Amino acid sequence: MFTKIDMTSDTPIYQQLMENIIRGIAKQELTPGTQLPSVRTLADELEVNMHTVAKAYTLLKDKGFLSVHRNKGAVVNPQSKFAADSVYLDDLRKQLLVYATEAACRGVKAGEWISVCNDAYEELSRSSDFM
Amino acid sequence: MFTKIDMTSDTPIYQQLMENIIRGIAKQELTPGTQLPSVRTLADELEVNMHTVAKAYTLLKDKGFLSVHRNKGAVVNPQSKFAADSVYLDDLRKQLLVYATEAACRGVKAGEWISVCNDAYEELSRSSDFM
Amino acid sequence: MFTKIDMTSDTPIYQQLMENIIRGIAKQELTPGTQLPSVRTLADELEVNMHTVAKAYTLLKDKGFLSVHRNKGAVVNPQSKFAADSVYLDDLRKQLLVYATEAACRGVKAGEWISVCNDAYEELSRSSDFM
Amino acid sequence: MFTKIDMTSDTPIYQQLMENIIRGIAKQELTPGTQLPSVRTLADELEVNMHTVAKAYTLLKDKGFLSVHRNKGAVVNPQSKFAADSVYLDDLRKQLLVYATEAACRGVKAGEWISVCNDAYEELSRSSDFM
DNA sequence: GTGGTCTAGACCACC
DNA sequence: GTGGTCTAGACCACA
Repeated sequence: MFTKIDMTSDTPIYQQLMENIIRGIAKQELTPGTQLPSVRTLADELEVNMHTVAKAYTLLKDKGFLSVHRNKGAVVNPQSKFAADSVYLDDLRKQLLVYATEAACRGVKAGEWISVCNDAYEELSRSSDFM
Repeated sequence: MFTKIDMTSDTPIYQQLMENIIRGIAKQELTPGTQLPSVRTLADELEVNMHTVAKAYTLLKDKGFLSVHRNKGAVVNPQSKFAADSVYLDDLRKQLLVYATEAACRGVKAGEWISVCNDAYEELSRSSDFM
Repeated sequence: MFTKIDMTSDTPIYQQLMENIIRGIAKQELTPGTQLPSVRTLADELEVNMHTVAKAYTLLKDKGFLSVHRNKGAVVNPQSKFAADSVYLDDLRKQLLVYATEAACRGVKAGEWISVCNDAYEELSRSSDFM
Repeated sequence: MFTKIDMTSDTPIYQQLMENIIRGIAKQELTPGTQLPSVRTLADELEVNMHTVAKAYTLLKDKGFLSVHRNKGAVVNPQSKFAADSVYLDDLRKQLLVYATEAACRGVKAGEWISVCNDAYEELSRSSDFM
């Protein structure tokens, strides 16, 4: 777990870490109530700096995915805390628009676009019992 | 045209510029053979640095969208030069996976996901005679 | 009573506990002479550390709300012991200034500000027979 | 300007700095469009660390008070960006409730409470032409 | 030159 | 032992 950090990538480490944790939640490997390793422990394990892990945790807390308990570290929130709302869906659509534009530009038709989107969503559920 | 640069955004200017040009091509406002303004001209118009425009042009050239002729500035390529290939589609799916993961995590079901993807694609064709 | 501790909040537990007890006094659920549970008992009930409860009690003693007798636990003081004096009112005004500043900055006019302050005070008396 | 950092205070430096800047906006010493010193410059001036200033700027950006331009540093937003909304007013009332409770508890009557709140708001406009 | 990211090591509040 | 804050110094992307 948590070992997929690519130090050569140009996406920041704290962001990769966020994506990893979100993936964990999506795949239900991290269920609500699950306690995450302390910033120091995880930092050691991943061989990155403490503050980098702390930043990821803090941002995930701000996004509603985690709660940071005083003395017990970070814990996964119940899904109600970060359920999709209209603001999120709007942002999402806006970001997808960028990709859709380039795709259309390259001659990808509506059907193919949907097909790729569908593939991406389904790839998620592979390699896990996530529904 | 070309005036939608948001200096306060945290997406780099050169990237916003790339997205703008790609949108122009997608909407067929920029057709193959169209000559783009010179680096200097566009930089003046947008009130950004010359190097920023140059960087956008170069990256678009690398992606196959433009040809940069030595003394004639940048010209939009025929679509065959940047038609979607399997490499591109793979990359696309990988990038969409990140968004799909967070969406699923937030309780967005497959149907809603497709719906949002579809909306994004259709938003494209609004406000223009594209497609 | 005493059960409103939010472990995920970023206000320290001992402070939440202090606020709870002060609220109890304000609502006259805790009247002068009332004996509070022992440190150990309350800590067990709230599932927090003994030292945390002790800290809250000590700070409330320093503020004049409680008397801590050696072997009899904590007892609520008569109001004369913690009646508002000019020092307290000065501190209060200074703290409110911070909130007033941000409010004014956000365009909240004097009337609205007073209205919110008034609401806060009145909210207090709801849900109890206080005042 | 910006020199009121109290290194002995137990409120974090970045927070004091935030309050200072908000006060500046409230007093209209910092008007929309005003450019703030760069993180390095301000850090030198205040004799604090660069990152501490950066944190204050980032949080103020998140709150809507500032925009951080790529190459020009932080700029004060137009008030529309951070005008009070119902969410803010709710939070405000909740925070004031804590103070109102202790005040009531100490025997401060509604009239005195409002009077103190009023004083705090008016103190703002003293020592400046802010209305 | 600007902010963003990362590292490293220290101290403190909280529990 | 936990996270939060601060310092210090480095590198990089962006402009």
